[in-house]
Amino acid sequence: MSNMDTDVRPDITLGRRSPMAKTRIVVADRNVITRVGLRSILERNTGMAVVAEATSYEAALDAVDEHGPDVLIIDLDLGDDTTRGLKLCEEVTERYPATKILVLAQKLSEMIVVEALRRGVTGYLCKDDVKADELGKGVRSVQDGETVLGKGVGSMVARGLGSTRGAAEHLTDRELEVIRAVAAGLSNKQIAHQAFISESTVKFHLQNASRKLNAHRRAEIVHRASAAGLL
Amino acid sequence: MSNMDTDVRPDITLGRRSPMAKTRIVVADRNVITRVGLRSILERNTGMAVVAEATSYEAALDAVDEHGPDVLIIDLDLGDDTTRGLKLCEEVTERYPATKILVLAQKLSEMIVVEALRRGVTGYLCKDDVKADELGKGVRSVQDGETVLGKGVGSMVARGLGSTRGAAEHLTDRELEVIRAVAAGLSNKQIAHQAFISESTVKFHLQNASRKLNAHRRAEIVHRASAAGLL
DNA sequence: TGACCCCCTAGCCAAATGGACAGGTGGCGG
DNA sequence: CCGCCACCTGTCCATTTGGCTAGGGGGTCA
Repeated sequence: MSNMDTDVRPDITLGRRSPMAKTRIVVADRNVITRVGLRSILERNTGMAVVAEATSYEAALDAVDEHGPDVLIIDLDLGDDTTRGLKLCEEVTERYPATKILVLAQKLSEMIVVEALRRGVTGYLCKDDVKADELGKGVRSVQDGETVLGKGVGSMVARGLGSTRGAAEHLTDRELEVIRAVAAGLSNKQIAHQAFISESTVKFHLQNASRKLNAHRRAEIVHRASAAGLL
Repeated sequence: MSNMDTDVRPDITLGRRSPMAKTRIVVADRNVITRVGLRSILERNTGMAVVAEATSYEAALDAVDEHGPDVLIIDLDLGDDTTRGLKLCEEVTERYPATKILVLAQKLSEMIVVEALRRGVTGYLCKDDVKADELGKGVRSVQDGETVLGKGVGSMVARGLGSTRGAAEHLTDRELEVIRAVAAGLSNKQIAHQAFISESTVKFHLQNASRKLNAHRRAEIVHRASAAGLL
């Protein structure tokens, strides 16, 4: 069934790139359709081979461990917490600097983009915007060490790195819990009761979350958290 | 005239298809990767053929017009307004009752699910949950007139049809405009100024939107609208 | 041990919001 | 023509919020 995982090619030597060497790619995406589509599109380029697929953060790291690919194509949203995707990028960048990371996001989130680039990601494309031929070109570019930013990503980076300087801190568990309650339409009093804390504390967490997300109203907090895939 | 397209098929009798007849499929999705992946997966089944792909509401309707497929596989979110996807379903159901619709959604939204089923959609799967072999089976099932609901969709329908009885009215342009402004963190005063209306009117629109979305706080409105893909 | 971070709490005040009333206008289709 | 609907406006009041200052307790790590 997963004949894809058995597609290891011992005839390909990695390490140095000769014109003959195939670009070895690992694809990490929870979505089967996307994985199959990516493999199909990428392997139209004769110089590329998808050597493994992963559907979870653990599996992705294992695959990189085992195959030491040239490029890791990943949708950061592999579970319920996008933050783990960012951690994964950090880890891969650190442990396997030769493996370039190309993020393939479902939707654009300024926070995620900026955070990903901070963690050594060298490419960021948006699934809905990317064209078939851009994928192959993108992979080649990141492999060559270039930074590839999809439509609309570039401007985000400019704004993100400029304004939110050094910020983009990530939310704590408690903050996220409160935000989720806010999204459900609860008042501070109700949240306080639900979480067994005082109303003051709820306000405190929301104030901190506001700062971190650069929002000023709870509706905006919910929007940003939602856009970042945190809900 | 259009029923000729279906009645003229002598190889289909009494719901039992001849082994010779291919299931003709139109795929509508803005995402290339998904389209390629779908085609690849579906055509592993020898009895299926993707006869056309579409990336917009207009193109999808045109494709159904031209090919009169057995099944239309569609991601309702083909543009900036999911509502148009619902309209499309309504239109296809009405004009081509022989063409079954299988929705392939990015994320689950109770509102969208319920609305889609009301409009004659016979299948609803979630991209991230569906397995490769379920796709073929799903297509076959909807073609046979069965209703196919993916993981978690069923319970939604039960709740949705039970509670929000007859409701789930759709938001007006103005309401959506106001909601988007709310999501951006603007106050009623700011929104009023931006939209050239009075603060009272902003509150009025929000009250109506609250009722329609079954929310009571602006943060909840934003959350639901966001979950429904309206932002 | 001290620095740092997360978590918790308090009070104050201006502003914003939610919810309810009670209307007026214009377009479109039966 | 009338009804329906989207759209617009107003007032009133209780409640919630945003934003601020000013703390304490407990954990981890250098």
